[in-house]
Amino acid sequence: MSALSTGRTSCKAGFPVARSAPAPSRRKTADGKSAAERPGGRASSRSSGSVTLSDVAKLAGVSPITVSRVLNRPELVTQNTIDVVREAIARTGYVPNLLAGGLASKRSRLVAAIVPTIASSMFAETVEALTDKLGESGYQVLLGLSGYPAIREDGLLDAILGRRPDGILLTGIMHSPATRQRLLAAGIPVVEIWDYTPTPIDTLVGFSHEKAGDAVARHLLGKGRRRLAVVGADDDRAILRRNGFRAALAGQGITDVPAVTVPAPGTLRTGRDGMARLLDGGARPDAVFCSSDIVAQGVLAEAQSRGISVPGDLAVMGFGDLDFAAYTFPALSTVRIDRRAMGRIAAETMLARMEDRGDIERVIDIGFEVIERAST
Amino acid sequence: MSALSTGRTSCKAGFPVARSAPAPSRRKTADGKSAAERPGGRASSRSSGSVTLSDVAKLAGVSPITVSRVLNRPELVTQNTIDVVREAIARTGYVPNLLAGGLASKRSRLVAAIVPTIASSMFAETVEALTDKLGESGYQVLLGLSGYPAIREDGLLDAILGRRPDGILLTGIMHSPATRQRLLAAGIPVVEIWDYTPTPIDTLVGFSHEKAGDAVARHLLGKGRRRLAVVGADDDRAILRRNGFRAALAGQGITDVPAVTVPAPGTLRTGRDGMARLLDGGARPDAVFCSSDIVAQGVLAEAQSRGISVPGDLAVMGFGDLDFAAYTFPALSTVRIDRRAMGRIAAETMLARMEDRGDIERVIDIGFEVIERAST
DNA sequence: CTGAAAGCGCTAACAC
DNA sequence: GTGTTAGCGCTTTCAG
Repeated sequence: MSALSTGRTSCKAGFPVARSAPAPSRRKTADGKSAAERPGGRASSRSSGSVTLSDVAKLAGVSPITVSRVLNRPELVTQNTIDVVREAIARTGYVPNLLAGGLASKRSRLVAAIVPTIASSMFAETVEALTDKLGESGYQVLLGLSGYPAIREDGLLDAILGRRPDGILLTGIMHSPATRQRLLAAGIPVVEIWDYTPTPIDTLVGFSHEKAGDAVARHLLGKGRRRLAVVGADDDRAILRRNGFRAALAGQGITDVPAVTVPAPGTLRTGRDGMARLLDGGARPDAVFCSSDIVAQGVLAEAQSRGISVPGDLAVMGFGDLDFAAYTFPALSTVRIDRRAMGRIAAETMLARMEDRGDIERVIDIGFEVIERAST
Repeated sequence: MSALSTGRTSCKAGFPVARSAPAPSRRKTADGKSAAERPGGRASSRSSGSVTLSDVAKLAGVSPITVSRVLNRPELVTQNTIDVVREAIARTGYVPNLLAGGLASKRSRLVAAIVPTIASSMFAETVEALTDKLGESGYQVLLGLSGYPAIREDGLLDAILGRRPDGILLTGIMHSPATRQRLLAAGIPVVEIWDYTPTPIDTLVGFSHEKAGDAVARHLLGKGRRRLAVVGADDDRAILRRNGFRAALAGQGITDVPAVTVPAPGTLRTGRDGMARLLDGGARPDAVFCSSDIVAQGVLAEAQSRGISVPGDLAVMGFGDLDFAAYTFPALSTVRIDRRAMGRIAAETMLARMEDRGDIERVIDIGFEVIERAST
């Protein structure tokens, strides 16, 4: 049913590893120890767990609060005290308990990020940029995967809110009333990304999908294309793009825009199948707007298998400008989004809100670019 | 300098949005409210934050511990009490504070996952599967990105250990002595993934990269290839694969195996450049083993641009079996890893360890498959 | 610049 | 079945 298959060298096994004659390794963690000695082992809770602030304080001959200050506000402490305490920290291998710290200070230094998926680099790069940027300021990211559609969002949100994050990042602007309500009640900064509205819950870093659809329509019209069609996933933002696309075409008197919808997230296969359905339905487009580069590749594959010349007979427009697509498909035009910038700016916005700075742009449109590759 | 560029419709702007004449929307969150009313606003700390267990208890007319039991061990409570308490929870919109809970119970219900990156779907899918699976049992994932090379691992680890995760997942088996030490000291389950050793720190779910390299070598030899070469990234696991590859060839008397190394993570561009370097260096391989599908595509591109027929004159072997590659490059063979299974099994292993079950396989080899597509 | 006391919100252990 | 008493490990506030 496809171009794959054939020779495969399989190699599966569960290694019981009840080995008792260890390799001549000098590794301390090599065998020969009982389960109780391993991490997490039942009997491993000797000394009732980890070193505390008081332990360090005792060793350093100061009070616990001084140790706390050395860690969090060293400018309030003498250099000498700092040295002594640092020494004690190093000796004991003390790792501050952020749960306790967060509870006492009401600042968890945790930021939650809810995205549909990280399996495609679409959102993953944004999350990665966010994580990097927030990490520089001592924040960590709690990952929430809402799926397509964001059916799990409400449940996820409760689980996440329970950690008392200092901020929360959401993908998109469509949230259930319950979600909005809880978010408002939580009283923490909210950054919505990957979408646009002048009235976000709190702040927004994204771009308009309608505008993107509109821009693509104009672009294709400008290239002389007139028989436009759509192969798109049924996710909220893809639908917005399609709407913008259609609206722009309608403005030019083009109202017959065949469209097929595939389940989100779109894949090569569904893209290809979608194109097949489009063509089998009698459509003879000279341009197809796809909801992602991946879907576009499927469309491309189907077109090629039917002997349709791309971009000669057919322009294919993707979305996302995924890395691999750029090199590999000179025939594929696309819409470029600076996904890392979105994450970075979202982080900056979140930091500004968390530190309660005043100079905050509540809505930042990072824009997009329509990239034409068909002509090269 | 490539096949990209040309026509771009840019659309960038920062929308200041100091708008005061809101659209005729009925959204409660629309404009017209002061900063203090927004989430996270300075003056927003009315009622000193969120509802607590005691608030709920008061409303329900029971003691705090009873509310706690309803939430965590309902089997110890009368159905009637449960109903009353649930009602009070719903009325108040209570969200349990997991920081406090974690501190008191010494169970954070947090699992940390440290991977080099999630920008490629390589690790992202594993993390996603892990997140899904752990989520079913009420655990959340704290994401740590260690980068290439894992230079940030030690610092990251401290930040992460401070959250007192109930378990930790690490990519690879090569860790600094400090890392190993801290991990052992933490006394929590550790699952190492994406690699293989019979003596993991605690448990392991992965596969042998040497074996993979070995299998690829045998596969290519079996196809009649004799002039083998490598284009690989300088990451630990790619190097292991290369070593396994070379060792297998050496066993067959093939010792001249030209190899070029590119920085990790490999990209299309570096792959292509690497292939160029390989060829410019005088190598005339009839098969190239690449460290990833992405790199392999770059190699493919360079080969094609030089008029080398693939797979006729040259076999190209990737690694990872990324989705898009399967459809798009019938000439590209690869090594398939079930990344989601790895994440799922890692989650199961971790859960088993956290719940201290006895029947645990400490080392699970999930294997791989060499996929031949060149002949189709 | 340093410390003592109190308490963040929850759960473990033991009573009743 | 339910409540009481402590205390998790830290930071806040106020003294000195």
